[in-house]
Amino acid sequence: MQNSEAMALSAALLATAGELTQRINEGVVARGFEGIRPAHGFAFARLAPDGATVTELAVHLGVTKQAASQLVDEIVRRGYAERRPHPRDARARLIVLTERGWACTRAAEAAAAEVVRGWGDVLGEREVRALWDCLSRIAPYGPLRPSW
Amino acid sequence: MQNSEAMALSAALLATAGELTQRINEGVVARGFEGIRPAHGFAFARLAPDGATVTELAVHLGVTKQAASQLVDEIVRRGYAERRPHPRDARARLIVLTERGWACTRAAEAAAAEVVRGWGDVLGEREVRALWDCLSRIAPYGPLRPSW
DNA sequence: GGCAGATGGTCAAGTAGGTTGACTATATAG
DNA sequence: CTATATAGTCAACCTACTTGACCATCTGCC
Repeated sequence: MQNSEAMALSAALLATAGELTQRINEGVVARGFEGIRPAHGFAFARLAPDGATVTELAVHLGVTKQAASQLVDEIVRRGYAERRPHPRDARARLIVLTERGWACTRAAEAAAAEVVRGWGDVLGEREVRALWDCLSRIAPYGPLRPSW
Repeated sequence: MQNSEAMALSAALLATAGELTQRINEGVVARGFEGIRPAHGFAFARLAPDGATVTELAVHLGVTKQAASQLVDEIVRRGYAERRPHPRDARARLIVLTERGWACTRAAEAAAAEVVRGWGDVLGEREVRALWDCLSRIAPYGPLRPSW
C-alpha cells in the first residue's frame, strides 16, 4: 500500500472518529445530561464495572492524577459519581458511578448505537460487524488518548 | 446490533484513532520536524493542494479564524508555510506550504504508512483495504474535529 | 515495633490553545 | 457612491491541562 493511500485511510479513520465522538456527545446532551464532555464518557467507561481510584483513572485517560482528580470533582459536583472510602487502602478513595451516572452511560450507549445504525444503513450489518472485528484486532490496550 | 456492542465498536474505533494520531505525530518528530502538533498535520492537509486562506483553514479545522490565524503564525514562524498576497482578493492572504512544509507532509505520510503496515501484519492486506473501503463510505465530509 | 521510602490524593500556580469582542481594510450589492 | 458583508488581526479572557509542593498512609526491612 502506497504512503498516500495509507494517509487517505488514516484521514478517513480520524474523520470518522471525530464525527462519532461529536455525535455521541450531542446524543448524551440531547437526552438531558448537561455539562458533559467526551472525556467524561471515557472516565465513565473505566468507572462503570467496579469503580476506580483517581490514579487508575489518570492512567486510563493518559493524564496526570491532578487532572483526573479535577475531572472527578466535576462529575461528583454534577451528581454522576461519588467518592467513597477505599475498602483496603485508607489513602485512596474509590470513585463509583451514581444511578445518574449509570443513566448517563446508558444514554451514551444509545447514542453510539444510533450512529452505528447509520453505518449499517450504508454498509449493511455484515460489513459493520467485519469493521468491528478488524478494529478489535488492531485497537491498542493502553490508555485512551485524545486524537489530537 | 445491541447498544453495548455499538459502544464496544465505538471504543475500538476511538482507541485506534487515538493511537494512530499519536504514532503519526511521533513518527513526524522522529524524522526531525519539531514543534509540530497533530492539529498542524490537519492544517497541512488542507494547505497542500493549492494553499488556502485563514478563513478556509478555520472552517476545515472547525475552529475560529482567530485560532486558525494563531496556528498559521506558528507554522510560519517554524518555516513550514508562508503568507502570500491573495491573487484575487487584497483583503485575504494565501497560505502555502514551503519546501520544508512539503517535506513534513511526506514524513507524516511515511509515518502513517508505517502504522498501516502494522495493521496489515495483523489483518492482511486484503482486510486493510476492506477497512479503508468501509471507512471511506461512512467518513463525513465536514470539518475535522478533535476526537475529544 | 519502628523507621525510610514509595504511593494516593489534593492544593496552588503556571501554561497552551482555544474563545469572544472590537477593530481596520477591502470587496460587493444596489 | 454609499451601505453592508467579509478577511484578517489585536487584545482580553477562559478552560483544561501541566508542574511542583505537600500531607496521609502503606509497605519493606532492620
